[in-house]
Amino acid sequence: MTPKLDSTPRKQPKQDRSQATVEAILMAAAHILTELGLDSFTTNRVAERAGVSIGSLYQYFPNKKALLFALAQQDAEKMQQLAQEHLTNVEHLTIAQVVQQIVRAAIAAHSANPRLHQVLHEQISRDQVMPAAAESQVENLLRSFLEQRRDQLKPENLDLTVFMVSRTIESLIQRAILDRTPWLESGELEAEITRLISGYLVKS
Amino acid sequence: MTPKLDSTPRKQPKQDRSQATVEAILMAAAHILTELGLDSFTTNRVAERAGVSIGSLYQYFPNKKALLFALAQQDAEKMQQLAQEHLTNVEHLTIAQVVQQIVRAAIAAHSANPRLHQVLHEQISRDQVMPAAAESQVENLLRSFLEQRRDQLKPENLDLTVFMVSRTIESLIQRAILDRTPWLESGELEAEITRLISGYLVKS
DNA sequence: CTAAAATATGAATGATTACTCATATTTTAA
DNA sequence: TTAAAATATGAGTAATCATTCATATTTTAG
Repeated sequence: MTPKLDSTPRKQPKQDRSQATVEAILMAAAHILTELGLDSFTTNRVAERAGVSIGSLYQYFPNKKALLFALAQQDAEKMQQLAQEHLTNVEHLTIAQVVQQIVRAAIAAHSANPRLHQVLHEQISRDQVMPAAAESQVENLLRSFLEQRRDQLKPENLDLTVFMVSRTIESLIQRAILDRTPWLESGELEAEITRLISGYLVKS
Repeated sequence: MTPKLDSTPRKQPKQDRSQATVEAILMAAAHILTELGLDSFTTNRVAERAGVSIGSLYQYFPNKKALLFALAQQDAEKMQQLAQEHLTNVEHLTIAQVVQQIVRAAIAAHSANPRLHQVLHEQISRDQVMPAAAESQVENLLRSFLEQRRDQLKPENLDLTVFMVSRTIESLIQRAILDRTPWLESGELEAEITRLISGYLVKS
C-alpha cells in the first residue's frame, strides 16, 4: 500500500484528445511561469491560456503543485539527456578538455529556458515532494567520470568534489544568464569556469 | 519631484512606544519567514506574532513588500559589517590566507540566519525594487582587495574575477548550509573553497 | 489642565484563487 | 445503433489575504 503522493496524476489520458489537452496545459504552464512569473501562475490562468476549461485541468492534475511537478520532470529529462550527449566518447580527452565539455553542455542546458529552470529550482528546494532527480542524475554522470580519473585528481573526497564542481558550475552559469552578463556571449565565462574547475581538480 | 517608492516607510516612529512596535514587527516578520516560510508570511500573522494590531503594522509599512524591504536592509547591513571586520589588517597576509579569511567570514555570515537570507535573496532577484546593495557592498570590498594585489593575480578581467569569486563562495556556502552537509562542521568545506579560489586567483 | 498630535485597534471590504461538481458532449466498442 | 466510458465545461464555493478606515487610547507640549 504505497501512499500516493498528492502530486500523482489524477488520471491517465487515453484518447488523443485528452493527450493534446495535457500537452496544451503543460505548454501554457511553462509559458506563464516564464513570461509572467510565479505570482501570476494561477490554475485558472493556465487553463485559459491553454484554451481549456479549469475543470479539464483538474481532470489531469489534482492540484497546482502537480503541475509544477510535471514541469520539473520534463525539465529534468531534458537536462539529463543533454548531459549524456556531451559526456560520451570522452575517454581520449584530458580532464581539462572534459571539463570544458561539461561547462559548454551546462551553458547550453541552462540557456534553453533559464527562468523556467530557476523557478522550478526554487520550488524544489522549498518543497520536499519535488524530484531533485534533475541534479542527482547529472551528478551521477559527473561522479562516474571522476571515479574513472581518480588517480589524476587532487581532491580525495569524491562526494565533496562532486558537490563543489556541480554546484559551482551550476550557480555561475545560472547567475550569468539571469544577469545577462556579456561574458557568456564572448566565451570568457566558459574559459574561466573551465580554468577554475580544472585547476581545482587536476593534480599539479 | 522624486516619485516615492511603494516601499517607502509610511511614517517615522517618533515615540519610544512606536519604535518598539516597529522592532516587534520586524522581529516577528523575520521569525515567521524563517520558521514558517514565505507562504505563511502574511501581514496579519506578522502583526499577531508581534502582539500588535494589523492596523499598527500598516502605520509603518505601507504594504507587505515594504516589510521584506526593511528586512533586506537589516540583513545587508549585518553582512557588510561582518565583511568589514574580516577584511581589515590584511596587508601582511598572502592571498591564500586572505581568501581563507573571506571564506570563514562568509560561512559565519550565512550561518547566522540562512533561511532568512535565502528568502530575501530570492525576493531580491524577483523584485526590482529591492536593494541588491547587500552583495554590491561586499563585492566592492572584494574588488578593492583584488586591485591591491593585481600584480599577483592570474585573471585579467577584474569584474569577471569578482563575479566568479563572490558568486562561487556565496553559492557553495549557501547550499552547504541548507543541505546540512557534514563538510561545514568538519572544516573541509572551508579548506576546499579556499583551495578552489586561491588556485584560480594566484599566478602560478 | 487641555487640545493637538501620535499611536493603536480590529472589524469590515474587496479581490483573488484553488478547487469542486453537476451536467453536457464526444468517443469507443460491442 | 447504443450504452457505457472518457472527456470537457464553467459557474459556484469556501478560504485566504492585503489593505482600509472610523474610532479609541495615549503621549506631548503649551
